[in-house]
Amino acid sequence: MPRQSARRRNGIREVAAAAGVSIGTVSNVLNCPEVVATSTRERVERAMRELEFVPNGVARQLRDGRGRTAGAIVLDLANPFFTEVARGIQDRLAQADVTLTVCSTDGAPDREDRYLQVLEEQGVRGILITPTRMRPGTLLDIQRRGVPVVLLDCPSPTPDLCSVAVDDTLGGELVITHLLDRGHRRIAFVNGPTRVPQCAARSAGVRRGLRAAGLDPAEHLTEVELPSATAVAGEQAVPEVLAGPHPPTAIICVSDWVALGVLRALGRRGVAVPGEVAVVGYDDVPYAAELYAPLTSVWQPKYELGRAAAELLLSKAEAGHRCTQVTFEPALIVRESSAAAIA
Amino acid sequence: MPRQSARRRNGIREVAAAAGVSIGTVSNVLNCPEVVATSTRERVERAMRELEFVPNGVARQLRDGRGRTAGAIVLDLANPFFTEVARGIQDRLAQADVTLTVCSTDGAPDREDRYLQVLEEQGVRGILITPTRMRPGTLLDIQRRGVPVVLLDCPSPTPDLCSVAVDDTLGGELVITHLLDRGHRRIAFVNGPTRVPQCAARSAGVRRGLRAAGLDPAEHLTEVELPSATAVAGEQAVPEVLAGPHPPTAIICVSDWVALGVLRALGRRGVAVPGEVAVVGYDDVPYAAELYAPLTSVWQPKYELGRAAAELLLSKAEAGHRCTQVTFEPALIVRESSAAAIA
DNA sequence: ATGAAAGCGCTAACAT
DNA sequence: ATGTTAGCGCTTTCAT
Repeated sequence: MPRQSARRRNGIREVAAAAGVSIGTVSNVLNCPEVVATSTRERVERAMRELEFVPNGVARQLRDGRGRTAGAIVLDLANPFFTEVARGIQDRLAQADVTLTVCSTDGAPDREDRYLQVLEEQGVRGILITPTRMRPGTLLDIQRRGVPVVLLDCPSPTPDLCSVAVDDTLGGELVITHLLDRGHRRIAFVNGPTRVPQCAARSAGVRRGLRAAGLDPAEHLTEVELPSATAVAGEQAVPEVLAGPHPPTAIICVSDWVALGVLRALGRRGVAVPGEVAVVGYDDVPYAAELYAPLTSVWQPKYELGRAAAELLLSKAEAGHRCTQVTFEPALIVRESSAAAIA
Repeated sequence: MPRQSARRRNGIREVAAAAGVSIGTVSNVLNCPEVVATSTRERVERAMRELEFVPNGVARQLRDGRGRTAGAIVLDLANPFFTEVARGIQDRLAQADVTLTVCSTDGAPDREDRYLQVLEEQGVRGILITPTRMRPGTLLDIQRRGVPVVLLDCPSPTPDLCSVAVDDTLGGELVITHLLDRGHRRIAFVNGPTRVPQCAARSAGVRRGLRAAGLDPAEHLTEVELPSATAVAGEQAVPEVLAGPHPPTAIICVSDWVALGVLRALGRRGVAVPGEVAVVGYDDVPYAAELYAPLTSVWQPKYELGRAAAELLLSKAEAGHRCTQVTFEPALIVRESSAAAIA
């Protein structure tokens, strides 16, 4: 057992020497074994085992350019929504033997920029991104330089970018229409940064639904903008939401993740849901139905969203320039947190 | 609109030519700008901008060996527990400008092996791993070849591996002791694969607690082993758990993630929690307190666990061989799902 | 079937 | 202060 802690890793060079062949032959054993004579091949393979040879993926990538890693830039990996999307991505990529580097921006544009830069430098196979703002310039630049970019959970504002999205405007409209149906007329919307495309689209959908019902958003809707769409932020927003002489009878949350925080704060203050206030979330995360107030929410095909995005990334890396925009449909799932009609 | 899709990326070579300097100078501008004359530097920087120069991280890594990516191999990224751990890791790594590649094994040893191989080939800066089984051999090999390995949420069975863990045996004991206190004597344990260290340790703790109370585990405990510790698996296990002439009065779940599935199935079958059966989880995930049956659970310092692991990884990569084993203490949080004593 | 040699883009030592 | 050059480990022609 050779004690060799700090020894440099063995490369094909050492393997070649040990097997008494040239490095070219070792390379062939690695990449096209069928072209090497059986006896030679076995000798080389034995040498590899003995020297604990581990191929250097970095050198390989430098040679032929193609990375074996893709990057995903999301808003918040701790949000159960993204977590499920990430599983969809991972599973599809794994089939192509590609691993996934995940980065959370928390909605901050400067962190987004830094991650984009790092990933491009790292030579990733492609980038999946839920952007923190609508500014495709940087993304188009990156793509022009040869790194496929796919917008994740966000419709592309240009035909030159692939995207996989769910119709958020429709989702917002489904929610508000449901609440209006149930008689609500003073409604709060706890939103994330409106700079973030999803947040903007859901807000737009809510307003569209209001106007479609002949109601003035300015009169019936109060929107609160969180610094980032997290449970903690949602929790902290509740006092503000409930303040004033005419508190809302319903609260729409931009995500179930935010809704969780809202429900927590509501519970702590002893505000009954849905008795005193109705609550609606968005995403239909796994625990939505098991909460003390089973949460009305907008379902989205999360896992499929991830798979589809990975699919596009992979096919784009292969085939070249085809740009596809995929859109899924959301669906409202009514549960007790908002089921009852009010006076 | 320059149509130049497939153009090769510009490297320091092109920049040098455009700025009329040598590639060495360009490299200096990149790595020690202060050594370059101001006017030259500005000329080079302008050329970089004009040519949209993006440094090639792969080439750089090949040169000096150090990767800018770390790998984390976890059981299931969709489990909210890991998700929070992952955020802790990411945040610490980001300070050192290192990104994180996340891999989910779903508890399958063969997937673990493949990911280990891929990460090592990729030249990662280090590997954080929640192993699917207790077999440190492979990990020690990898570490000997120069890649730091840190066990994540798992105590090291050898002094040669760094680890960050929470005392799972104690956690299991806290849970069972609490239930015995409340009068429970027929208890089910819905566990994950016992091959997985955490699952084994929690089970051991439960049994230890039973024996400490002078009770025979064989008589009072029924353990069900899930193929993997997920909500769906937990949901499917409920019929089996409830079968037989003497169903349990309490169900311990190996994680809140599993508990969620169990609660869902229980709710669907109309079994009241905690009325007919008490339920205890493990991890104290964010939604635990807001469930329809606020869930008794074992709290763990998830985010800190991740940070500490990343810290070790980073310091090991720098300093060399110091091996540290960090252990955190769990804490039982009693909520309604198991608060009441039974007849 | 196998070997020799030219880079991939960059850094760092050394030379000027 | 700037230029020159030798690799990092591998794949891939092109010879033999």
